[in-house]
Amino acid sequence: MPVEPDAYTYNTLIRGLCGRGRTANALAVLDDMLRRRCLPDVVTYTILLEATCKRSGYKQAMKLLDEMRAKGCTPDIVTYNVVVNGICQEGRVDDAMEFLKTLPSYGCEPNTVSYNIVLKGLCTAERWEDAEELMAEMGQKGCPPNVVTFNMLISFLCRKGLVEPAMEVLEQIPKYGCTPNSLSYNPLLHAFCKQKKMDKAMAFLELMVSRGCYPDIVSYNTLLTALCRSGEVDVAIELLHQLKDKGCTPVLISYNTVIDGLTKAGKTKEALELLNEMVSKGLQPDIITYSTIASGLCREDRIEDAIRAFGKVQDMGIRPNTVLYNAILLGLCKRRETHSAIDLFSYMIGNGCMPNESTYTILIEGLAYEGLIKEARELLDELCSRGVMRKRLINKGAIRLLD
DNA sequence: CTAGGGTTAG
Repeated sequence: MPVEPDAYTYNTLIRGLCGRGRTANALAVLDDMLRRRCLPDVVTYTILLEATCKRSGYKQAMKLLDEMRAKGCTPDIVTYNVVVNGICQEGRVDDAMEFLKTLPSYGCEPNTVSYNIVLKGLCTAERWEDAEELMAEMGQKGCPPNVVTFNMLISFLCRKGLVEPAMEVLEQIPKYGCTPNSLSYNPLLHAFCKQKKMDKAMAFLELMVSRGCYPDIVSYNTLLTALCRSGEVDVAIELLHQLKDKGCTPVLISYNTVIDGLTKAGKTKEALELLNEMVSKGLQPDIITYSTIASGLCREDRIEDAIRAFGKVQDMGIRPNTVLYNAILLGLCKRRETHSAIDLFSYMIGNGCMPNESTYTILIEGLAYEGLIKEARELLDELCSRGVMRKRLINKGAIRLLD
């Protein structure tokens, strides 16, 4: 006897389609459900509403919301929050707030998530006073801020360089009966690292531990990046290898970070060793790993090895991207193998990889240094007149050759 | 089924 799929099965299918950007197919499945009299539930519609907001905008989603009601399915607060989020993402925060006010007339009350969504919209618009006001209102409206509210504020403030205010928010968290977590601390840790205040970053790490919040892999990746950038690659390697003892497992990003640090410190051999180490630990290198390695090899004039890395990427079924092509193009040009560079450039275009401004800069400079001034000049003028690149990206030495 | 980390290449 054939078994009819139930709503849960359909929802899983629809979720998968929406996740892959195939909203149209997902909507077709909805029609299929209605035809088969397998009634879509509130979850079905909520998933579809989220995808519709992303693909066609919230106005289209509003129509689906009406259709949902017409089919006798009552939206819940999660459904409405998805729509509120859609409105905010189109930059219409005030409309989102108006929409929130209408919810009680549909028998639904906003919750803390609703306010957090609007708060995010206000922070995105840098409407700090409004954000503060809204936060004050939340408690009165029976939707007290939670740790997500505070974490969002901290992250936005840090991104704007407002580290002191962010620090104050962090200190406020316990007063609202909430417990800070790693998402509360990490943006601040990142801010200190960005300011190159490594001692402050380290002290802050101690602070979070002393307060019972253990750094997670994102905290450590932040530190690894900062250590590499401040020329302390050896310390980064040491930390990478101590992560296990600290209850953390290094991930792909951790290795990519340190591999990059090593190549930039001229330690390509150690970078390659680290690549082997990550593979032996069962971590699959990705396009970033190989681009990093390829740039490192090119920097040492080991183009053949870099091209081998390029081949490895293709063997793995990954399409080489612009960054990887640029690394090898630069290597070839530096070695005055401009013709090979142009061959590779044709191959790049043939394989549908879009060049960017760096690509053209590398090629024009390559042509200029090889004495092909006329060709370089023509390519530069052509690209500038088509608005694909700006002249000032060419370095002074090359400009002198061209003038 | 909804909200939170500007963790990695150029």
